[in-house]
Amino acid sequence: MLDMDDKTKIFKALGNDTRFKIFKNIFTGGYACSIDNTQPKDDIIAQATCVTSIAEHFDFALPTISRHLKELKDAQIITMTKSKNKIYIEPNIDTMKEIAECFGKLVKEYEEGVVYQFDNTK
Amino acid sequence: MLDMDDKTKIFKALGNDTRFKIFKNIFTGGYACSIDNTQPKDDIIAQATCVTSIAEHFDFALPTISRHLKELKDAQIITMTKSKNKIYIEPNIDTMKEIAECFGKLVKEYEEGVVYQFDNTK
DNA sequence: AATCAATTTAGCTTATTAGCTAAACATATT
DNA sequence: AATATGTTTAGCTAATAAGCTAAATTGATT
Repeated sequence: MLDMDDKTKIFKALGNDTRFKIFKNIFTGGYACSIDNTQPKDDIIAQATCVTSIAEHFDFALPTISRHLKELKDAQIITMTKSKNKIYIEPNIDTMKEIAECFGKLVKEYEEGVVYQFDNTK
Repeated sequence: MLDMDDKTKIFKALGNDTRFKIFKNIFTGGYACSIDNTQPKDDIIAQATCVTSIAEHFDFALPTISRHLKELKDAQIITMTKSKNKIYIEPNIDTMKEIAECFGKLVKEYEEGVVYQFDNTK
């Protein structure tokens, strides 16, 4: 269950050009991982990719992309799973589900004229 | 139709503690406007409120809240309508609808294994 | 054990953001 | 016309964020 701070962190993470692009492409499978074909894919979905292969798509230095990915991970937007010396990056669909629900409920209850609690933990 | 820049701006606006609280309360009707009872309510929905009455709920100076509200307005999250010398602030439900759809689609198409275009204008 | 590949950490600079106070502006009321 | 109310603008400071390079770390390969 995401509380208000979690949500703020998620929006902050998505509120940056570079991170939003990374996010978008991870979720849409826009990246290929150069190692996908040579590694067993058990437990790793098709979109799984690694830091270097994402960084290749940007004009920023690798450490910069690494820090952006950390922020997306800390916001629970993606997961990063170490396997050997590479890190598999995957969308965290549970978080997206919860955010989708929040906005969906917000709209629905607004239209019904119900007072909506966007965050009912506070 | 919100493009990628619009979306980034929306997330950036919501990715700040103070603004997220303002947003939440505007959408949930958490503020009362001190002038609601003395002004005709034509064309103004129940949640409509004004800058001063929002600022009263925060420990920040009025100009600070004013600037946050401007940012929410610029991100199309709220509308600000001047009527006499007061400004009526209302949720922009169309924007929320579109964001809700984005996340809803993201989740749905992800689960169906379809490659999802979060932003198909780029 | 030396090297290579993938990633993070440290330390720095520059740009942006969030807060403030004081002053200005706009409209209403007396 | 003077005052009061609601809001924004200007100009400042301090904190945060985004980028960089260089170095460190981890694990795989030779």
